[in-house]
Amino acid sequence: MFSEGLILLRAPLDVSQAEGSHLSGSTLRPEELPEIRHLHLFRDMTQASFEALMASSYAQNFPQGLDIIRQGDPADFLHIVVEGSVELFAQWSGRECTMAVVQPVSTFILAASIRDAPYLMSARTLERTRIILVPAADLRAMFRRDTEFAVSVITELAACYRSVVRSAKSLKLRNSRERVASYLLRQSMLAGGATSYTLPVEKRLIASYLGMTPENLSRTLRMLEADGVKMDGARVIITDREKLTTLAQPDKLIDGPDAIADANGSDLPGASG
Amino acid sequence: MFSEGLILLRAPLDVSQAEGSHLSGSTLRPEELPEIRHLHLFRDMTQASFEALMASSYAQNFPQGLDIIRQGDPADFLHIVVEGSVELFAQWSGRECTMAVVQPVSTFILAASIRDAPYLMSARTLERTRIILVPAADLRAMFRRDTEFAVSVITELAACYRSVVRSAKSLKLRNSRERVASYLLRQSMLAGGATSYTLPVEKRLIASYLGMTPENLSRTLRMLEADGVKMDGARVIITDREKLTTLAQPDKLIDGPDAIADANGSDLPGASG
DNA sequence: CCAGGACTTTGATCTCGATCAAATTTTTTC
DNA sequence: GAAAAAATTTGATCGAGATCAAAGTCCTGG
Repeated sequence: MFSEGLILLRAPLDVSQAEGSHLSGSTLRPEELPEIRHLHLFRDMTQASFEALMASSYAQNFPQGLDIIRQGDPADFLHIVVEGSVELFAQWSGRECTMAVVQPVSTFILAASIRDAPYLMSARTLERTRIILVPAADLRAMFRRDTEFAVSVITELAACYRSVVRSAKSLKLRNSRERVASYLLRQSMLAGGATSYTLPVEKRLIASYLGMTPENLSRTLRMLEADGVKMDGARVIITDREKLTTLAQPDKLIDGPDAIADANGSDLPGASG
Repeated sequence: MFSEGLILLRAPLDVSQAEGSHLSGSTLRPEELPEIRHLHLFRDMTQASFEALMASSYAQNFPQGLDIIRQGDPADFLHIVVEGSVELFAQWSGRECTMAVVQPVSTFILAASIRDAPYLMSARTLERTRIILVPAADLRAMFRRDTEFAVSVITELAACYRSVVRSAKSLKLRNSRERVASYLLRQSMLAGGATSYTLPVEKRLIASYLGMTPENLSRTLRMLEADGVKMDGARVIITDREKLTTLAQPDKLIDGPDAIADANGSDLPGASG
């Protein structure tokens, strides 16, 4: 269950770990600035503030399967995924579990970088991934100077907090069948209420995120064929939404719609750090 | 397991539910202002801001066992417990679980009141409890005017977020024996590293917080006698700290010291809302 | 296009923790 | 201070989900 052979990386600054022949701690591409600017976190700050923040930031490209953050390390940067995807996971006593998967364009480990505290979660790339690194010190200086940015940070952190609480509620109040069923419905909603869609990440990650083993997820998905879902590989086909809904009992206070709106770019929500 | 006969209370404003012959939506006592002022959240704001916020706030006294917040209701107030204690719990499909117990002096449901969103958790008094209600609208107006307060809110929310993440990590990575053992050690640290201390809340609440049944907690505590803890009612006696530590494998990134410093007044940490 | 590795599925078995039931202790109430 | 209610403990049993093992499938890199 635990991937071994971890390539250790003290801090993202350690450019030697990044890929490519060109030195990868590089400047941002002009086309990615607007995407970042559109994030809730950066949307309301002044243009000057935004530009200042971006000026002190830089991009890095990482190959697949690279550990980019090790839990316990000092949080020196806010991370923004602009390409690829990142798994946030927690480790303890030789065990590990997936806490979230972050997809473009969204930020992660905001909380740690704001508190100038050690990361609580580790992170690894799931594919070739490009990340913007915003120095935590600049971030902290900025929300003291730009009130609208401070408000955005407050709003974002509150949303992240609520997202983890939702996730904790689901873990504590639902059994695994119910968690799977409601996860499938939630993803359907994210896909615009689609009756058929493809799982956004590997099943092993979904299993770990939902607090179960891959074997158990596999069996549960099979069992759910009696309750209105059919799987075809990574494809989900909802054959009887009403039946599935009866089983999952989706709850606004656990499954959204807030949770969906909040989880901007995060498949397994709650990526504040 | 589920307390029935809930007295429903739409909002804390509904004074009719509060106790006492004197109308309980009353002004604050002078002696409680300094205690509130000392909270991290209010420590750094200007005196003027603090006074303005307190001027629009009011106190209410609740009897034991009263539901003061129902999850899903609009979050109109930040709550501050100044006397007694409050259980935060979550409900779904007829089940419920304890998310935190808040004790004086500390705030709860900060996140919900800031987002102007529905409460994700319910709250009930565990004893006779006095609560200060700070209107959420005033709160939101205030951090736009007082930068230091905004910074405090940011810092507080980040701490709350991290606190829930810690709790989620513990739930997902540890089995129940490990959760109990590390809980006991954490409480010992909160008691200044004491070898003997009294559990701060009832065992059924600890059980629910730790994601297990009271029966299982009882049995686990009994089993732990072989691992360096002895129980005498609600009294914990650590007979072999080393042995217990070996079992619990306490981790800075789950059990503190941050987690302890953060959980100011909250026995089962993570009381942002 | 083939080989190797990772992911997924299926089957068999086991175990941790839940559930049910009842006794006992503690706390509250009248 | 006795009766009642709540909390805790203990015992017996059950079952959801984990673990172990192996086969099958998908993906990837040479």
